[in-house]
Amino acid sequence: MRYSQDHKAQTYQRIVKEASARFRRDGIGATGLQPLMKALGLTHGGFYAHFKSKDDLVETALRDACEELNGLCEEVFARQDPLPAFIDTYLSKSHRQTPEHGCPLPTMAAEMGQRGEASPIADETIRLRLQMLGKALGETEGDAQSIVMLSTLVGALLLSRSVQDSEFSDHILDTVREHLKQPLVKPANA
Amino acid sequence: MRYSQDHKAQTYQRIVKEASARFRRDGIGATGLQPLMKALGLTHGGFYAHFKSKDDLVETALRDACEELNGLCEEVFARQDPLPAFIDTYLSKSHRQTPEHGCPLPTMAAEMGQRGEASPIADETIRLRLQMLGKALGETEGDAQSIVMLSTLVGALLLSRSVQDSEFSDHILDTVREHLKQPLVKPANA
DNA sequence: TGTACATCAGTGAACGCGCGTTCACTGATGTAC
DNA sequence: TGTACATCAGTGAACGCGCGTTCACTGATGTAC
Repeated sequence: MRYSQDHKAQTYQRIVKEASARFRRDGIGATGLQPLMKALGLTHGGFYAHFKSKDDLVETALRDACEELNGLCEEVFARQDPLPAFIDTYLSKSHRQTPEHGCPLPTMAAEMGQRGEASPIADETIRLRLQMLGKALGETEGDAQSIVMLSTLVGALLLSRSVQDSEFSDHILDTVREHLKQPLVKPANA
Repeated sequence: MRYSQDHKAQTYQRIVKEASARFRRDGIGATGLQPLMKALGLTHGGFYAHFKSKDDLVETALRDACEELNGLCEEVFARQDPLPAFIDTYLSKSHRQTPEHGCPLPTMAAEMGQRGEASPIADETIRLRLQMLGKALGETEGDAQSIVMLSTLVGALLLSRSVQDSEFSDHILDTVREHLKQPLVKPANA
């Protein structure tokens, strides 16, 4: 059946959005194309009218997730003092509980590293994040502070998600959040 | 064929060791029992003479990986000033390149979080790590410093492994390593 | 404006494959006599 | 010590299942006349 002019583009976007959410929630390997299409009320065969392969979708969905997040972040980074707000958002219980609408790095970084050589998608995602953080931190020389902060944010969210004990999970988030919101001043020496 | 008395125990250990390596390198979902057994010169059917299920093996292998690492760490933590040595080891290129002999958290934490409720294996792994770090940091009150440090270590290793550009990957490791080795003194205020 | 035709997004059965798991079987060993 | 038997770690075919992918087909729509 042929549909109205932009129907294909709409379906394409629906697939990308659903995939982007599922990849971030369940990971790439654990996300099947059949269930994904079914969730959209479509059959799996139609997938290949839109994408060359699952890998093609992964690439597209990750890029889309990145852009979506940049959109959300711009709002935060437009404020007077963006850093505490960003940290609060990143290490919030809401971000922990809804990975499908959050940063792809905690769930997907491990799988991204094991993908084929030709895909610098992790590099792009990380570099973009560092740029944003660098600006928020007022970093003029190098990117040391933003690299350390991104590592800490990603690690803390990952750990808090992996833990079963919800009090322990909260404790991890709370502790790291409070630590990162302290002013970043380097001591001369101990 | 029936083998010598401790033959079964030896095979059991061989399976655990191989699984512990593969889970840490490839993740749980991407590790098949058939290839695993084949790599040990065994057929896959024999697996169920040793384990109730794949989940059973996962539990056992993770616990084994933890103990193995604690053994390695004890050596490091017996030194005079253990913390810099631990940081150097954790954020070394060797640790980045050989996940199969390293910390399970960067590769497996995401998958551990998605496993059934009854498995507090991630909690145990993390608590144990924090205890060790707490001692090395000379932490007397609370565990804030060790939680932040563990988050940063895990995040940095994860990011450095996910990245394709090897210079960028080195840069992440080097930056975080140098940052963490600075004396941990909290500034009064900015 | 009305009709015939071409398009192609989506359908759904089928492909080979590897997964975790089961199971009847084998045969070298330890044990009992 | 020698023989008959029980054990059970390991074998390998088979189970149903879901995966990514292919493909002949459908039929509502846009287009051409």
